[in-house]
Amino acid sequence: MAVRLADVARAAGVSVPTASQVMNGTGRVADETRKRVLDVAKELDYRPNALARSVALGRSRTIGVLAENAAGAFCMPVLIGVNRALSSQDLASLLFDARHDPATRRDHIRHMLDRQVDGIVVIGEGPDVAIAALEEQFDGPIVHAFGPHDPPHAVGVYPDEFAGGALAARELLAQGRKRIAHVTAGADLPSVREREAGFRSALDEAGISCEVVLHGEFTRAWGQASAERLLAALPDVDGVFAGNDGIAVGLAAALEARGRRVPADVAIVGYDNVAGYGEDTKPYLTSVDPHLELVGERAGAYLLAALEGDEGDRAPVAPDIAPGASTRGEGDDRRLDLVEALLRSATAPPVTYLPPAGA
Amino acid sequence: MAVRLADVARAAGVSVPTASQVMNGTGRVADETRKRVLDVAKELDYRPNALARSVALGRSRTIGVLAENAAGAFCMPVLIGVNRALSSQDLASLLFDARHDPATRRDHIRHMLDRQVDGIVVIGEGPDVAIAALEEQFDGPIVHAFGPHDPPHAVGVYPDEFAGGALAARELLAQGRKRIAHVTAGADLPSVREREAGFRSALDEAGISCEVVLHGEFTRAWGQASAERLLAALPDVDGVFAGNDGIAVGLAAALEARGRRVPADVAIVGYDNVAGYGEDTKPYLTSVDPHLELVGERAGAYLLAALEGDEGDRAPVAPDIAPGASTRGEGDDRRLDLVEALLRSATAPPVTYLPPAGA
DNA sequence: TTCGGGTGACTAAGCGCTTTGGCATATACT
DNA sequence: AGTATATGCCAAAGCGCTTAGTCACCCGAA
Repeated sequence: MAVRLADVARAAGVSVPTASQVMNGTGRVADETRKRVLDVAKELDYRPNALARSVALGRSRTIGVLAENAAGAFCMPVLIGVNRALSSQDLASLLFDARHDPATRRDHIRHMLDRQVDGIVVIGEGPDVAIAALEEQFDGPIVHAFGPHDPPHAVGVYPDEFAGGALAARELLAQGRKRIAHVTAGADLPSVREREAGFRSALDEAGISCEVVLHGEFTRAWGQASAERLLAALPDVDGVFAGNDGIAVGLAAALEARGRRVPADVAIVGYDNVAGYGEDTKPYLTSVDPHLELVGERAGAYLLAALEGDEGDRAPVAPDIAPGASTRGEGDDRRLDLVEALLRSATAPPVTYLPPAGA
Repeated sequence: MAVRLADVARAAGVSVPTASQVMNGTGRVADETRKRVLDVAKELDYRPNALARSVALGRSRTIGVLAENAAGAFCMPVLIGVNRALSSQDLASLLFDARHDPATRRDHIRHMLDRQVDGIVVIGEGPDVAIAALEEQFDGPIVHAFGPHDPPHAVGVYPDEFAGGALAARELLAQGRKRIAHVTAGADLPSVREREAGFRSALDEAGISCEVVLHGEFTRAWGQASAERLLAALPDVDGVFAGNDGIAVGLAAALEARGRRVPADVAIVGYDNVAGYGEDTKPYLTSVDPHLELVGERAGAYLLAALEGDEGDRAPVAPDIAPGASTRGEGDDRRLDLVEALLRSATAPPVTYLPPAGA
């Protein structure tokens, strides 16, 4: 039913190996013959059998994507980026979702290896032991997208958290804020430490210090709860860098509830820009956008390079600031406007990621 | 390096075909021999070469997933469901993102076919012509998840929009609402018509009619804009079924801005339950949850059945109601509480989908 | 004792492609 | 004319697995 290479060869009056060499551009083939074979191939709409090719070559032209938790907000953009990079080279990706479950993860890793993937992208902060185990079994390239900054074995591709923290600082400084705090998650997380370091560094350059840092977790609940402590520690706070958007929103609500206006009294910068994508032309929250699609694309590109034996680009991905009303609002005190703005960013199509500029 | 079937056969003192038959449970093999081969296989940790197997069998044990727009909020849950169904049978999926672009879609379809996928899942409301074209080139099973209700060729698996509309109606009725309206997108969309039909049908049963229906688009902007018209047409409206969560939130904000309290004065039900997942224990918006992961799982299961030659389950996926404050709130008028509640559901980790009950 | 039937394994062939090595023919040179 | 060198193509072998067909053997029945 499907057209085989043998069909092309026969129709072109050559042997199968010759046709194969033409298709791959290898071997010595007369120009005239080459052209004839190519013409016939096009004529018959020959499509090589990728599976058989893989077996002969020992390469499947497939890479495995192991997501620690595909349902998380950070997986899809990375995945899209990876796929974009791969599709340029006719590679494809198999997605496996570990769902934070060690047994599932183990099964999926086995499955990936059975399918002879040429490379692996790990998305998410899976336990390092899992990666180490993977590395032992798999001898192809492994890229840990978005994972620990210094993976024990695999190569990491991740957003530049330090630069992101610095961006947040500069945003607050640009609005003239001087009494500055940072509300974030636990300092055991590398990303938390990096963001804080970048934040402090940029503030230092301006001769301003971060007076209060509160560590909790990446939830709205913690953002809300932190307000009380924040105001106790720094009553005249006028700028806050929140460790992620959830904290930012929880904090904004709690501050509003306590009579502080955002941004008039307190400017707030979030992180991840998770709600700001898509159709929204007037987002509430100013947020650092880590460009996760780019992280994915870079991870894919790195893998492609590694498969060619080259050394890929390992530079962290530079973030951007996504401006919103929480730092650049008009500062009027009409609460209803705030409610509207908040509502407007409330149920953004959650993962409608913008294509990268120029796409 | 890797263990081949030949290695197992040699170690077990049998020929390769015999070992193959043991592995597949086919042919006639003495129990004693069978056990010996299996023992050796386990001993050597034999992993069959899936690629070679695929070539010999003519089946790749891979299915292609063609997403019309992977970045959309509806893709990931479906994808996760599909993968869950597939992984139970050691199938895997290749993801391709058409990004609404016909050329990209065409390339991806070619690529999928070249890779000999055994079946295809289409996610999203891609143009029917594309599906028709696909069907012409591909003779395996095709499931159109979440697409048109009556695909021209492929089999459709989709959420039960009619039932969803009915659920919304019953939620409003249960709260004693009587002056009821529906704000939704354009009636050219099948899902819009279905939801409306289900909504009206359930209202009719209770002897109540839907007095106003406003058609626009699935955006917060339309939700906001619709408030004016809604109040003009039905000043004493006390219950609204919004076509999706975006409309619901925009409408809620606009109503609040005009002095109507939600839910005290007007109860609002959304659709998609896009923000209600995850950690939030006290969501703002009551919303119909279409259970998209289940749609995906059903699509995957249907494909599995089709590959076995069976007829799969084609019943639409039943939705649920996800209760929130917008219909069941305490109804006090402390605006700050509302702000907090809204904020709390404002930037939920956008696509943290709950695993289905029992998982 | 011989023949039929069942059992358990094997040999051979095939899937569609790639790579290696060798053999003609054509060209260049002494 | 005779040898070296290039050139273009193909036959053979291999990838790892599966399926079809074959054959030797042992049993019980005649």
